[in-house]
Amino acid sequence: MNRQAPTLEDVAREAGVSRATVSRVVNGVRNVDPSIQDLVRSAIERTGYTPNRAARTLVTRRTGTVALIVSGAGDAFVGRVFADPFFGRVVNGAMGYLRARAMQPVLLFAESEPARKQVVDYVRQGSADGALVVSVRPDDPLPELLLAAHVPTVLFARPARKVPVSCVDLDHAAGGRLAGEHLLARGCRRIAAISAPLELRAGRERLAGFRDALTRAGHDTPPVAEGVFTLDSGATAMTTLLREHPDVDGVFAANDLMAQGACQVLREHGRRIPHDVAVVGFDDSSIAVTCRPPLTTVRQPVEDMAAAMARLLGEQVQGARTAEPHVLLFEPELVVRDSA
Amino acid sequence: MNRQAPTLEDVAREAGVSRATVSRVVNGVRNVDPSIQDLVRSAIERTGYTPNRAARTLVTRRTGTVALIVSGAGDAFVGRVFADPFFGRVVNGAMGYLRARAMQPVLLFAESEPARKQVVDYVRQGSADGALVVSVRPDDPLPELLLAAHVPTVLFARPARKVPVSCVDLDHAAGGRLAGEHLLARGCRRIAAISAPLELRAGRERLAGFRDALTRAGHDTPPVAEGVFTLDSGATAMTTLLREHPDVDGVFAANDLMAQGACQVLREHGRRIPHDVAVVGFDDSSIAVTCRPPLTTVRQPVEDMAAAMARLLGEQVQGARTAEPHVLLFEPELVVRDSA
DNA sequence: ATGAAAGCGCTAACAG
DNA sequence: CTGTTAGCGCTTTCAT
Repeated sequence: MNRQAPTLEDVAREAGVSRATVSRVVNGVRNVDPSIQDLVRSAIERTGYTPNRAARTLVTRRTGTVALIVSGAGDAFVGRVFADPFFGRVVNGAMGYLRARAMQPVLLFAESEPARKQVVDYVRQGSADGALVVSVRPDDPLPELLLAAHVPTVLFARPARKVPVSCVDLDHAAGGRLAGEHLLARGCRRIAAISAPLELRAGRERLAGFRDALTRAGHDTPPVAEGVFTLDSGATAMTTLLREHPDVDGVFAANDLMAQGACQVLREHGRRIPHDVAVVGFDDSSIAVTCRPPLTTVRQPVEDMAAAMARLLGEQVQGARTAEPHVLLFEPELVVRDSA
Repeated sequence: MNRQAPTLEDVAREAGVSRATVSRVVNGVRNVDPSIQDLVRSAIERTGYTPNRAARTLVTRRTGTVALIVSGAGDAFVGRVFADPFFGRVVNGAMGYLRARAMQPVLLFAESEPARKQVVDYVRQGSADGALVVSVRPDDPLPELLLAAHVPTVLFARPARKVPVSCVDLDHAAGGRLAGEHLLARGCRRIAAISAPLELRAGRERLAGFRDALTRAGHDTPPVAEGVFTLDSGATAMTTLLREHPDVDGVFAANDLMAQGACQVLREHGRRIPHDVAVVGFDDSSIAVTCRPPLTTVRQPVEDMAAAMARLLGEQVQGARTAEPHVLLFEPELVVRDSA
């Protein structure tokens, strides 16, 4: 900020009232004479007054902003985030809820050790009232750091270690089962999987559910190649799978981006989708629609989940300190398009 | 923030010194006896002290955070941002510079009218020291709002209206020329373009440069279909082009995402790339690499440009109020891969 | 219904 | 080199 901005004091002088009265008008407190309200309002207009956030925060201990932290690591982590529509849905879902309540969502990236430190400092020094975190690492220390700093926090997905913190999550096993059952119902018999990282609970559970569907139907455990949620890793996994099982006729990929990578490789190897090989993705992100062919996929209601996160956080910020952590579990749903 | 956090006062008492001394140690000011420094540091350790941002900001008039605002509008704007790696590069480039200087970058979205209002309030009330804005609308009112509020601001791309503000930009015409010349050199003779929105200066200039290359070589003005930077719009534009000019043998798309959409449509129409139709994209984002085939494209040094933005902003925040606006122009570069 | 006054936690002169 | 003292701009009792 720049040139000496007008303060409450200036407005008060201009309107011929006290600071307290101006403050009441600004904050919409009742018990102010309507005529004086007008007086003050026009004085605010004339002076171009804007409340100073720091001053207000200092006394109210509220900032009105919520940090939305995307946490992970590795090369080009930020690049990966901006290549997977999944994160856009999280941001959108959370923003919708927060905006309606006049809370400002700010997006932060904890993509490296120093970055994480800066981010933790940011919220811990009171620049945000709380944190919504979506982490793509199994061993992410961020939630515990936040908790230790007494920052109200809600997670997307249950953490690997048991931590007393609220979170929203999906019934991943049910999702994997949906995918497996659909491929079987289509008549696929030589089915493989491109899994998410198995150190991730979501990765393990999606795969477990998928396997469960197959074995329950009397099939062997399927071959699995592990990916890391990126298009590239999906392509690589599919290449491996194809080499070792050229006769594969059905593939379940643990997210849409990897499914797209798989589709690219399959086509390059002359396989028609879904005729020769059926492909099922996971997420139902915008990629599922733009992929060629459009993906049959397991829908994860990400926007709803993110909005729920924001709601949980709001309650935690306002409510009693002793609020029990909540875990909200959402149900996946199969969306059938062309790929399977 | 939560339970009564320890203050400077607490630390001072614990260490048996004055508040001022503790403040000096915390802020790394010299002129403090080493033994006392240790005393203070261990007191900080013991109490778990963290400086209160609001209090500090109130007196220093600095927040140590910079807003990175992505501005635009329309359905699913946030979704679009998270589907085009371009934005990830901007974020990455800016973050690199800021992090190294202990400034916290926070990402904000101005995706609707109310959102823009909230975002402007946020910076204007002093929650950030300045704003870096990347806008995808020709008529975006954000820059002017920010300027009117005396918020130090730097833009990605020159604004449509003439506004006295610093910005970084690309020589788009040179980029278009590069694309045109490459297609010609490959031997393409029936060349078309998928342009960016022509209300955007970047859209007009890329196209103008491209046309220039063709006409200079004695070719007619090429057919053009306009897109809006999305994969879908690229696919639609290609469909139109193919219908009206089935014999097209070269295509220039004004960004990689639209080039990818074009490739999908071309393949579905049985065209081999680059054999039947050569395709040149723009940006050199990660999509250029993951696209099938990998895209020949005009590289825009986005990370460097974003870092330069951050630098310009830094200078503006620190330096004299009267600093002249700077315009930094970057040069594009052709990157040849498989698509052309 | 309005005003006076006391801080919120911190930095920055200014003394010593 | 260290301590004292003013505020930064705002909200919020507490009187009136």
